[in-house]
Amino acid sequence: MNDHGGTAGRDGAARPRDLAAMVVPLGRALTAAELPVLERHGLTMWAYSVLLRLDDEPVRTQAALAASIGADKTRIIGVLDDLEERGLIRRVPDPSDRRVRLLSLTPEGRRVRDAAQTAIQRREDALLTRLTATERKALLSALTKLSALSAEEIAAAGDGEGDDRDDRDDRDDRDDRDG
Amino acid sequence: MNDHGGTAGRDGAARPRDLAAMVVPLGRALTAAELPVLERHGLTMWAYSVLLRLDDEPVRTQAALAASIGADKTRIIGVLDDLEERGLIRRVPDPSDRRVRLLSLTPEGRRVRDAAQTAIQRREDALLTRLTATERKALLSALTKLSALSAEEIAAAGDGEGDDRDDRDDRDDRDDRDG
DNA sequence: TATTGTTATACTCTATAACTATA
DNA sequence: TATAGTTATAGAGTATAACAATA
Repeated sequence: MNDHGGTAGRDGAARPRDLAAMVVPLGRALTAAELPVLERHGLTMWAYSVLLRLDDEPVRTQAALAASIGADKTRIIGVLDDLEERGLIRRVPDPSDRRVRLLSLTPEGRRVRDAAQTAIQRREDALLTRLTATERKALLSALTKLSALSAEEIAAAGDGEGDDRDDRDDRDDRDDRDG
Repeated sequence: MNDHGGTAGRDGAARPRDLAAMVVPLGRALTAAELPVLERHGLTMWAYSVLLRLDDEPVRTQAALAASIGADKTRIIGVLDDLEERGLIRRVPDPSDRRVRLLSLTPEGRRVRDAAQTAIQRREDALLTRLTATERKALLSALTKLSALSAEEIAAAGDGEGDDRDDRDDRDDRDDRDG
């Protein structure tokens, strides 16, 4: 497996490229390309993430929202302040536990999310034109599957599969196990 | 196109997820999972990027190397210092222009790169087990194609395709064009 | 005068710790 | 006393600007 074409090393046989070495730069390029689009809609990347997540379904606490979009809970407070001020989200204390803020999208928030996402996806669709229909379908289905996995599941992948550790440099590896 | 399964919004029809919204978190998860592996081999992510790039082929200037791995030229100086001290790369002044440093891998550098990459790819292959053989092949070929595009090509995608700008919020967009 | 590499500085982003209010 | 949210502070990472060597 992993028999895709790759660039040749000096050792004769061509080494396939790492998955991460393709995914990460692609993500960076997509982000850079889409940031100006979001800007036109008055959104930062974090704000857009919040709108996408809340449109999926309302969320009960800010910490849960933050975790689900890969942010720190303190990180998104300013974002939520701004989105609330602009009337794009609702942030109401839960009557049953007034420490908790119930988070949801307003109709205006859904409108903005929809407009931004339409523009984003139009760009992405244009990019996907570079692929064949088969590749496109398989790429999206594969990405859907992989991105459905939790970070923990990805971190654990291959942990049982033989030794991860042979061929390594000699150095103390007493505290090696992933947190 | 872009007709992959997605999570339903509140507007009835299911909205497919953005490409970037799947690629970026996947890249983050892969990075997090692979960092401890690299650490065992005494490499940071930047150091590993450098080794991968130099194994591909030697590079003539540090600025070119930095650009090609998506880093700032000042960013990688410390990385190169370290790799050179450890004998993993060569950094020799070009006799024909002594401002330039010719960068290449030492045999030991190739050994370390190879060991690290083997461990990384073993993990990635285990993860790809979650996909069918067809999905796997198509995913890798699609990623290979997309990651062969320059950031500029990705940024330009869809720029001619109708108006990117309809449905946008009203705000001044005089200086909108991408860098 | 322009360019490569380097160093020093400033800035952005993010996380940590301390605080308020609810429970 | 424990938890949700907030604020203030500190840290990591990165880029910008100034500098030295070479062309």
